[in-house]
Amino acid sequence: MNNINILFNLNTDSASKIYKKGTILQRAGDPSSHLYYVKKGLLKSYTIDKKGKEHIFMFAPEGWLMSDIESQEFNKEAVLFFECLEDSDLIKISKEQSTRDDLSKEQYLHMSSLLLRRVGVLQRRIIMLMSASAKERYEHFLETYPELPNRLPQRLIASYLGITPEALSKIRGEMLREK
Amino acid sequence: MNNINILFNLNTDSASKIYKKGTILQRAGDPSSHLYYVKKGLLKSYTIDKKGKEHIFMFAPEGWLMSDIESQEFNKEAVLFFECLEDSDLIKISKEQSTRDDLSKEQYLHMSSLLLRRVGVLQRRIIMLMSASAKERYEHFLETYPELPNRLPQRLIASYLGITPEALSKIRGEMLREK
DNA sequence: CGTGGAGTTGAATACGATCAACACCGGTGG
DNA sequence: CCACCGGTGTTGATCGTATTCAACTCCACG
Repeated sequence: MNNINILFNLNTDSASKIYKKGTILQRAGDPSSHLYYVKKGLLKSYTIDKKGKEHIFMFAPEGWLMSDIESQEFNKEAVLFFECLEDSDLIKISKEQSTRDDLSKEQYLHMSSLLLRRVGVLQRRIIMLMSASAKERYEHFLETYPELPNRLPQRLIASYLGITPEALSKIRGEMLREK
Repeated sequence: MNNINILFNLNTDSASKIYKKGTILQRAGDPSSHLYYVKKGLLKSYTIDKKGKEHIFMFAPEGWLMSDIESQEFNKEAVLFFECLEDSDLIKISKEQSTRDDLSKEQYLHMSSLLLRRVGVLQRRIIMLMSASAKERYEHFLETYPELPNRLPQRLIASYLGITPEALSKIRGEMLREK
């Protein structure tokens, strides 16, 4: 969080604003995208495939940065939707703030470490998707984000795991019967 | 490539070396890991799951940087294997070179842009794995890496796509019959 | 009360995995 | 030169896991 302030020249309570649960901050296809730093609350980012099905890309609870790197990078339209899952206190960071090249060395250092962490998370996610069964992915999710299941409806967890809500329900039933 | 030289203080023909096809540059479990910049040739990185099955994480042809960010970041053991798929001319970059924090502003700029591109690639990969069928993923692979299929045996492409070689063979058969 | 969204459960289905047999090379060595 | 071999890819039969579709329960909320 301190990193974020340094990175984007924010003072501690600059520019933060409350967004209501259900607010859609960004839609796929929007020309430009912003970054959102989550001071409080919970966001999801997701895509919608050609069959109209939603696939959750990531969750962003307190202290996380929500971004759509692909569109940022190539200066293209957004590919992800952002939506508030709870009333959320967010700092909205403009594209100009995040992509200008006159940052200080310190700011770049923070930027790099932030990106490194993001790459690590994504790498782990890909390995999971390729090598683990739905049940294993769910167990891994519980270990990694122990606080999130209480705050999320199951169908969103299923979407994050890449399975249907029914499949997750059956996995949970099976896990209960096992112990 | 120029970026790489600036980033790691390399002069144009520093430290490059030929590694034979089949050489394993890094094993999962190794304590420390290096980065490899591919001047010529082709590398794969992969994990091996508990059933002994190999899953290809990414390919690195000419101009790409092969890295195991997760282990670099947390200073942990490597989770990925690196292997040469062709005789390859590589620049080996030590962990010290890549993680020290006394880089110049210009170097951080390059580091950030390199990481941004990587995040974009991984983001696309995850969306693919979650929302597309095996056939769609294969078609997307052909579009994205048109030159790689000629240089790779099918079983490695299948592994990258997250399916078995038999499944890929059937998809190809089906696509031939369709046109 | 009703109504609609969330979760559960079951039956039928589909997609890809697994297993096995076989064809097709490209060496290697007799 | 041929016989043999291992690695690669194809094809078919069967199996398993997750999807799809449908019916039902359970609440939270009007």
